[in-house]
Amino acid sequence: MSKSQARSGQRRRDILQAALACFIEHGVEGTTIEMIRDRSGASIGSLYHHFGNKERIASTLFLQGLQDFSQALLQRLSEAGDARAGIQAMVDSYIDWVSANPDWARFILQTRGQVIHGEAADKLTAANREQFQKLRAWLSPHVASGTLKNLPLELYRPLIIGPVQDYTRAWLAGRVPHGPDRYRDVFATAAWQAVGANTAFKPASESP
Amino acid sequence: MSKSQARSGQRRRDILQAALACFIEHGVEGTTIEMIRDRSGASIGSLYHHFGNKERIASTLFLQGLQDFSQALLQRLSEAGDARAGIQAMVDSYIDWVSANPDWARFILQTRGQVIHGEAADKLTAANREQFQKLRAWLSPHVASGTLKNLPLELYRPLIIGPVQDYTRAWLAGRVPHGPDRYRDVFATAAWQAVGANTAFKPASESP
DNA sequence: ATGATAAATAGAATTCTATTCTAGAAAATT
DNA sequence: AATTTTCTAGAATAGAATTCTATTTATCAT
Repeated sequence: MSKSQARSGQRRRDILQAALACFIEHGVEGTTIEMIRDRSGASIGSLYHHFGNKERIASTLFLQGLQDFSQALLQRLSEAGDARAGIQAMVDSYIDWVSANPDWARFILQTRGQVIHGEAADKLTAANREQFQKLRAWLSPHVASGTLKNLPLELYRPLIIGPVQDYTRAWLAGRVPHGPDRYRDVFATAAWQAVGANTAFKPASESP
Repeated sequence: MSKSQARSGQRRRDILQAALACFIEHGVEGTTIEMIRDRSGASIGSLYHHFGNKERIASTLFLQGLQDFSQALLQRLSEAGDARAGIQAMVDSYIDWVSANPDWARFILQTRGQVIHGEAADKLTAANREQFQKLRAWLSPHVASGTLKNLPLELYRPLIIGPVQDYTRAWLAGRVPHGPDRYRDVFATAAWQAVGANTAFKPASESP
């Protein structure tokens, strides 16, 4: 189970890579098994041996992407010194990951709707839940210490990631020319304004 | 079957409604023409007479939804007095529309990825562009007058709608219990902080 | 090493769906 | 009323996903 895994693992990876390229180009519905077969060099039998059906190829790509990103995020988060750095780390992780894996990111952002209905829906739910727990674990102390606002937990993610995600979606769809990289600070600052307990009690410059 | 139905386009509407229900329940890929036929009471021939193929049923629902929302948004925006009210109107429009049409909203948020690859991609692009122009028209004077920050145009939408959209997605997917309605002010305030040319601090009540 | 067992590959055969086709009914138009 | 157009219908077809059976390749126990 050691050497064969490397071998079969290669075919598996070839299939996934070919499938991703097809999915990006034609969408999941628009790509046929035949296209994936052509591009990967695998046979029908091999395709079905490894994945069982087309949907499972897609959901594997999807979940692996989520996990890959999630790992990068949590890594950076754990290295962040204070709350402000943590917020910056979240925004940066997002930007760095999508910049490094634009196709994969495009696929994930475009395919969530299909995964939700498929067999892998439960796995997606589990992955979401896990990430939520870990995020919560990071947030809690900062909320307790008063460096982050005390908001309902489900609001942090939207407030922190919402803008950069929406922008990224537009970028990956070709609607805007510049990558999110260019606006790192705008997104991080907005996120911090939204969830940080801004002690910044600015003295009134123009007092009445 | 009744007779005056055809005249009124009732059959068409029945098909769309049945299709939406199926799409929500099983996803677009997961619903068969047969399911839509069953649920709508139309025949195969009738289905294809009205829409040509399954994808066009989906894209019709999608584009009509976008337009319906867009209209509501622009209406409210035109009624907004100042910049702050406009931002609030955008957030409120979003929240009100998805709250009033949760299934439709769910469908749109989940199906964008598929429409992008389909025949209606151009129409989607056109709709996006049109909405962008109108938004720009509203923003410009406020930017010029200094009540809104002067940011690259493509940033306003993500900063204003990003958080509420991400939250809404989570709500429609059943990941959070409360509708976005509950957090209107959080989202509107965050949006305003992000794009408004804020003065030093914000008092609890406004004074002229 | 060697036969036994499992994993992987292959492509033909089958099944399941979307779509097309032909025909007829209902409405609109003349 | 005749004719043209729109709509409805379901059988026939085409195309793609999936299953099946056979074969090859690797792993393991002896």
